[in-house]
Amino acid sequence: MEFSVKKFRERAKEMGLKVTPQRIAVYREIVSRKDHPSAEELYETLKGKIEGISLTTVYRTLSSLEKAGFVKRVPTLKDKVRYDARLEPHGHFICKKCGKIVDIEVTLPVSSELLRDVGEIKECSLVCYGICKECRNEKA
Amino acid sequence: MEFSVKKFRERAKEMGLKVTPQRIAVYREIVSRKDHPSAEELYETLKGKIEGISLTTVYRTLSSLEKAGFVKRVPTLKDKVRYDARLEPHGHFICKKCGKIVDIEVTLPVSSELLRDVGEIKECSLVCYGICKECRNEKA
DNA sequence: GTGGGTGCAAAGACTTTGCAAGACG
DNA sequence: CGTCTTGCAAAGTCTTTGCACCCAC
Repeated sequence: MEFSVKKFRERAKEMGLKVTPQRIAVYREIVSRKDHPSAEELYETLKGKIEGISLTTVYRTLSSLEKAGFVKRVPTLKDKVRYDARLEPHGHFICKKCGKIVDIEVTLPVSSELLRDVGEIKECSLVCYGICKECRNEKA
Repeated sequence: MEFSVKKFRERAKEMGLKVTPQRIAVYREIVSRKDHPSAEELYETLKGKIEGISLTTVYRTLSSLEKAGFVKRVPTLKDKVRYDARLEPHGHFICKKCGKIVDIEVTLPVSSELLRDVGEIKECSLVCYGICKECRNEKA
């Protein structure tokens, strides 16, 4: 995915979000990674590169980015909260052994009247669990 | 869903799981409820009815039931871990406002060769987020 | 300049674990 | 009877919050 500071500034302005080096760094990192990092993982990556970044700021930044619609949470069975910068509906495969989460390209069976019965659907995603190729090979 | 102590005893025996009043009570409760209770919620319900039940036991029981294949975790955006006694693949709708989780009957677009690329799929579920009817009416 | 953002430390929510006592098979 | 389970309390993990200082606008 592409990251542009200019676009980030524009969208942030629309949402009334101040642009700080920390916010740019966190968002840029999520966008550029294909995995779906948690706050802790983002902090570990950024603490060397960015002068002023704390774990607290990462948590607060993620919360702001989520409220402003820049990122979404990824459904998991638990552990920590993970974030995704891809906003279009898509699926995730979660390895039960190593915890890795990779995207799956599927068209979701949503928007039937069945769903309308339930309430107003804002987002949908398919979640699959199993053992990834790497972990399966390891076992053998 | 139906609950039978006899069947529970049989399956538990197969899995090498001892049958205790606490385990019967926790499993019976999950099976009989249509929501997808967390450990805390189960404990709150059971502590009045069952003599010897602690929150710790509920946690440990859920872990045992999960390992033995009696229940599954429900994918969520976070909060606490929730459990489901329905084992067949199905979808969930999660209300972002009140946190309620209800089942959705859908056929999932799984088992394409697309998924096989990723690894071995054990389970799949569709997760939808939004605002449930009750919460939407409340707002109005 | 001023309101929002940041860092640190402390608190909070949820879950797991150690150990002694008790129950299932 | 031996082994697995329970309960209590304590520890552990992930996340949020209070407060003083600082920066983007």
